Amino acid sequence: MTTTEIKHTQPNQAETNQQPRTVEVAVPLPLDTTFHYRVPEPLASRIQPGVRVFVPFGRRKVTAYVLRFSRPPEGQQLKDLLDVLDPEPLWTDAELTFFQWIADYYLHPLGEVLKTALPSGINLQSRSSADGEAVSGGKKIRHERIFSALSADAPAKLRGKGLDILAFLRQSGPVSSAELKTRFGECSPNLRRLVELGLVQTSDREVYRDPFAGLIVAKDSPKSLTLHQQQALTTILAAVDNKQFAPFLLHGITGSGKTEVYLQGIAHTLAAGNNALVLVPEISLTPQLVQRFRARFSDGIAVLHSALSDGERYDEWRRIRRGEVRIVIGARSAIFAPLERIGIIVVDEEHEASFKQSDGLRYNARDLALVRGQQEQATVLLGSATPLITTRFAAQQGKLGYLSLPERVANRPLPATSIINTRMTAESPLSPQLIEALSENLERGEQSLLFLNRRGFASWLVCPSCGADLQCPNCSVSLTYHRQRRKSLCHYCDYQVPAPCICPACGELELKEMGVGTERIEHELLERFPDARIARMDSDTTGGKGGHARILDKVGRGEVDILVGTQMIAKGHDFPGVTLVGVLQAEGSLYLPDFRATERTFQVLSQVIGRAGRGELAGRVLLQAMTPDHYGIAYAADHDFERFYQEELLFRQELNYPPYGFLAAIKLSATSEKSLTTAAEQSAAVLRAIKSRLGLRVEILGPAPAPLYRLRGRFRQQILLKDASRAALRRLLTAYRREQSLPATVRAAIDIDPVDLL
DNA sequence: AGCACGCCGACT
DNA sequence: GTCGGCGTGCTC
Repeated sequence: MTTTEIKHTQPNQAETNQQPRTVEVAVPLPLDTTFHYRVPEPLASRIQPGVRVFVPFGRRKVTAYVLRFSRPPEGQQLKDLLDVLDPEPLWTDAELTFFQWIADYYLHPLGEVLKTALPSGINLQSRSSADGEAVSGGKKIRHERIFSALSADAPAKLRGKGLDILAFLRQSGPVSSAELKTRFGECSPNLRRLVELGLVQTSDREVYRDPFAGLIVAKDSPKSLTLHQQQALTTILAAVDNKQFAPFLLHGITGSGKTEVYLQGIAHTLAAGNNALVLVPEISLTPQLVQRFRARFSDGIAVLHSALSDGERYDEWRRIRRGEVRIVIGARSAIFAPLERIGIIVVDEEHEASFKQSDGLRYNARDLALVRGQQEQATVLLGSATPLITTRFAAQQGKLGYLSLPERVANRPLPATSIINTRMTAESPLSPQLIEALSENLERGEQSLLFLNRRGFASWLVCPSCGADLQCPNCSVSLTYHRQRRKSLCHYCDYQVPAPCICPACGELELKEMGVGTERIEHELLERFPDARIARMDSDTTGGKGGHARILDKVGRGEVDILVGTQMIAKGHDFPGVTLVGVLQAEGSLYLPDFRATERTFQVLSQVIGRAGRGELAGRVLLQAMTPDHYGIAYAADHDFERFYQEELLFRQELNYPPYGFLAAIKLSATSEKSLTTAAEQSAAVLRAIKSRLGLRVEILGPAPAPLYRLRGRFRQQILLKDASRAALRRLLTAYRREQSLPATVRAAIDIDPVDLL
C-alpha cells in the first residue's frame, strides 16, 4: 500500500471516438522518423502523450515515447503496442515541444533527445526479442516500512521495550522503522510481536533517497546590497513581474556578489508563485554555491549532477515532476529537468565550456536556457565575470539586457597583479621574483596557489640536434610526455605512442625534455621548500569520488601552504587564506589550434587571478609569461574585460570570424579505419557538391587534416564546416542528410553559437 | 543502434 | 564445400 498520492498532471481525456486509436511515438535510436502504433483496447485508458510504451520494432521490442495521438497514416499496416510503462506522463506538452525544438536544432533524433532528457536510472528498458526476454533498466522506487498503533488494548503480559514502543507509537502516530531503530535500538522482534498481537499495523511508504541526508545548514537571510547590485536587482525583479521572456547578461567581476543577486531574484520569483532553475558548470566543484541556496531557501531544492547515484537522481527527478520542488540546481543536464512554471533561469559562469555536452546529443545548456526561457516566458540571467565574446556582443546589440557589477563588495581591492617577462630567463620554470614571493608568504604563514595549465611532468620531447618535436598526427599539437607511463600522448584525442628514446627524424640519441607540467613543479617546490606543505591538484591526483573535495578541504583547513594545479584550482572554491597566486606560462593556452584560444586564455587567467585576496588579507598575483604584451594576458592582468573584448572583436574581424563565430562538425564513425576513410572522402565530396549546387558560402575543413582517431572501439573523424550564416549551414546539413549516396555510418551534429536564437 | 540478408575470400 | 568478414537496407 502506498500512502503517497500520485498527482496526475493531465486529466485523462476520454475520447469517445470508437475507431481504433493510434499514437505517434519516437524511438531512442538514431532514426529521423517517428512511428505509429495501434493502441489495443485494454490499454486505451492508460495511454496519453508523454508516457513510455513498449512496442514491437522490427524483430525486437523497444521502449518508445508517445508524442501524440495520431491519424493513422494511409496504406500502412500498423502494429499494436504491447504495454504502457508509465501511470502518468513523463513530460508535459510544453516540454515535448522543447525537446522537439532541440531535435530539430541539433539535427538529432527526437527519441534520443528524450532518452537523454531522462534520468539514467529509468532510462531505457530495452528488452531483446530473444525468448529469454532480458529486461534491463527500470530503477526501483524505494519504500520504507511504517508502523502505527491500533486502538486494541494491550495485554497485561506485554512489558519492557515492546510496551515502550507501543506507548511511543500511540503518542506519535505513524513512524518509520528507521526512526524506531534510532530511538529504541534493534527492535524488529518486538515490532513483529506487536503486529502479531494486533496492536500495531504496518504499511509501506515511498521514500526519496536524499543526497543531503544528515547535512545541517545554518539559516541565512538576504544581505544588504551595493548600489550596483541594487540596480541590477531592480531590473531583474521588474522582468520577473512582467512574466515575459527577458534575457540578461549579469556581468560581475569576481567578488562583486552575483550570487546574492541570483538569490534575491529567485526569492522574488518564488514569492510570485513561479519556480527557479539554476545551472552551474560543475556542481561538484561548487558545493559552496549549493550551500548558500540551502541556507537561504532550506526546503524545496533539488540538486542534479553527475555525482548522484542513479537512484538519487531518479528520486530528485520524481520530486521535481510532482511539483514538490521550487528550485532546481544542477549541471548542464538540469536544463531538461521536468520543472513547471519556470519564472527564472540562472546560468552561472555562462562562459564555461562544461555547459557543452560533446557526445551523443551535442547540446549547450547555456543556449538551451535561452530557448527554454523563451518558451516559458521566463527571465534568464547569464552570469559571468568573463562573459563569452558572443554574449557580450549580443548585449551590445541589445539582444539581451546588460547588467554590470563593476565593483567588489565591501570595497575589497582587486589583487595587485604584475607580469614577469620570462622570455630571456627560461632556465627555471620558477622565476626569482616568484620564488621570493613564495618564501615571503611561507614566512608569514599565508597560502599560495600556483597555476599551470599543463599536467604531466615535461610537456614534450625535442631533439637537440634537428629540433624535431613529436606531434600528434591528428590534432597538430605537441604530444605531452608522461614520465611515469613512459609515453607521449595527445591530450586532445588520446593518440599515444611509447616515448621514443631516439629522435625519429635524425636518430639523435638523447632527446631533451621541454616545458614543464604540474608534476615537475611540485618536485621543484619540494626541493626548494622542503619544510612547506605542498599539494598538487590536477586530473592525475583527483581520480576517484571526492578527489577534488579531499584536496580542497585540506587547503580550506589551512593544511596546505602551496597548492599547485591546473584549471581546476581556478574554479569554484573560495580560499580566504590565499594571498598569493602565481601563474606559470600564462601564454600556455594561447596558441592552441582554436580560434577561441585567446578568449579562453583571458577567461582562465581572470579566474585564477580572482582567487587571490578573497578573505580579509589583500592578494597579489605574479604572472609569468613569455609574451607579456599579448592582449589576452595584459588585459587579464589589468582586470579589464572591456578592452579585451574590443580588441578581440577587432582580431576576429581581421580573421573574418564573426563575433559569434561557430563551427559545425559532421561526425563520421565506423568500425573499421578503411571504411571510415572512404566514407570521409565521399562525405566531403558530397558536401562540396551540395555547397556549389546551393551556392553557399561555407568553408569545408577536411577530411584530410581533420582528426582521425579511435574512441571506444570505433573510428571517428570529423569534417568541420565554417560559415557566418547559420541558415546556410543548416541548408547544407539538411541536404547532406538527404543525399542518397551517403554511407550509412555518417552522422551529423552541429556546434553553434546562439546569437541568432535571440 | 541492432538485426538479417547477401555476397565473396581462406579455412576445418 | 562452409565460416565469417562487412556492406546494405529496414524498422510503424
